[in-house]
Amino acid sequence: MDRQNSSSNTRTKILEAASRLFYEQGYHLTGINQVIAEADVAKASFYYHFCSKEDLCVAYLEQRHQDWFGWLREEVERSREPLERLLGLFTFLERWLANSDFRGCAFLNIIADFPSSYHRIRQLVVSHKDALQAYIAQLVDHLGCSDSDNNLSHLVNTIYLLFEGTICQCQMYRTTEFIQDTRETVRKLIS
Amino acid sequence: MDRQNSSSNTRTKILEAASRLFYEQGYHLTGINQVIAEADVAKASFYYHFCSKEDLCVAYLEQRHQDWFGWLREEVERSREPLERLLGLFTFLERWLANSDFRGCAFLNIIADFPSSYHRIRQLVVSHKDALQAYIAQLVDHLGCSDSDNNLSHLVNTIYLLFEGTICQCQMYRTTEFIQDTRETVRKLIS
DNA sequence: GTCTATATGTCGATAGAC
DNA sequence: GTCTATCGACATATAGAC
Repeated sequence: MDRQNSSSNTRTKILEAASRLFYEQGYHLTGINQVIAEADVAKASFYYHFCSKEDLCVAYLEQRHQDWFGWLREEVERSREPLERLLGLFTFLERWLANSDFRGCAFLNIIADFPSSYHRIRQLVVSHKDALQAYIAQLVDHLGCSDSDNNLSHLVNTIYLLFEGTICQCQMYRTTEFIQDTRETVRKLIS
Repeated sequence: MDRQNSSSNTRTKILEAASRLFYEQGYHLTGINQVIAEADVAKASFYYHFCSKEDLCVAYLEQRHQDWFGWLREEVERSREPLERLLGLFTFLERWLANSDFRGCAFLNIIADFPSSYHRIRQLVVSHKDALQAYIAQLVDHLGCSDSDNNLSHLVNTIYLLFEGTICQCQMYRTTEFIQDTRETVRKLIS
């Protein structure tokens, strides 16, 4: 246990610095030199724990997926009422986007930073968004609507698109003021 | 006239190469060396026409704005029927995204490539999206709905979010198969 | 496992010839 | 206006001491 904590301390410092920098500045603008400087480790220590910069990027996205879903669930599941939970998606966006300086979605951002041919990176992004859609579908299911399955899957897709669109909108305009209206739009869609 | 064409030929070649590369690969992954190689000009010729790489980026976004809106209007205004025009927004997305190898929106992508502090770049993106929302508002106005102004502006915003969300979705999943359903969702929103 | 020092390449940008 | 040659800085990655 002690040995594990000790040996992973450097790795953790690197991953934390990289996560912050990749998210705030983008992948290609962030150099390895800056990562190791802010993590306060030596360059060779970095290459001991990660075999390349792209490898670090994969680790960053995997951890980000876990962290972000934790934040999302924490906000949504504050309420036990199904409708409030669904609308909680947008309350989450308000808090998360404002608290992250409107840098938007780490996964959408990373897609823009690589050409389409980087399949390994894009697969991680797709998995993340699959999970998001599945989570929205679960929230919609719990509403107990009497609509047909077909209508429900349309509804899930619509809410998902509004969710993604909101992230982009807030990232560009650097404000969350639009979200109130969007939450009301979703409320109307359901009834 | 001849002199102008001749003197701007190099500039045009550079801008065309840069537009393609910035869009396909992202800004930071694309080096000046690659741009001048594919434009088949000398490096000093590049710095004669543009004072920096960032300056080239601005020229790229300004031309892209003109080009893209031209494509959008051309598709939307094929019909003279107001509802068909509005739905034409999504027909446009189907064709454009598939024809551009699902690289998505040049403006959303460039935002991801720069830290939030690059105000000059972000302002160009905001102007572009303002214009898009104004165009959607115009299409919605022409429907001649009897709704209140407040409801209409909510509708414009909802369609805009669905539009942006669709771009992101198609970029990630590299398919336009979701768009048919989204167009039907918009049709229902109006009636 | 972590360090310093270094290898090798490419970056954005410039000087000066023509 | 376009060219070749080159600058200094920084990129990713590695070697070898401790």
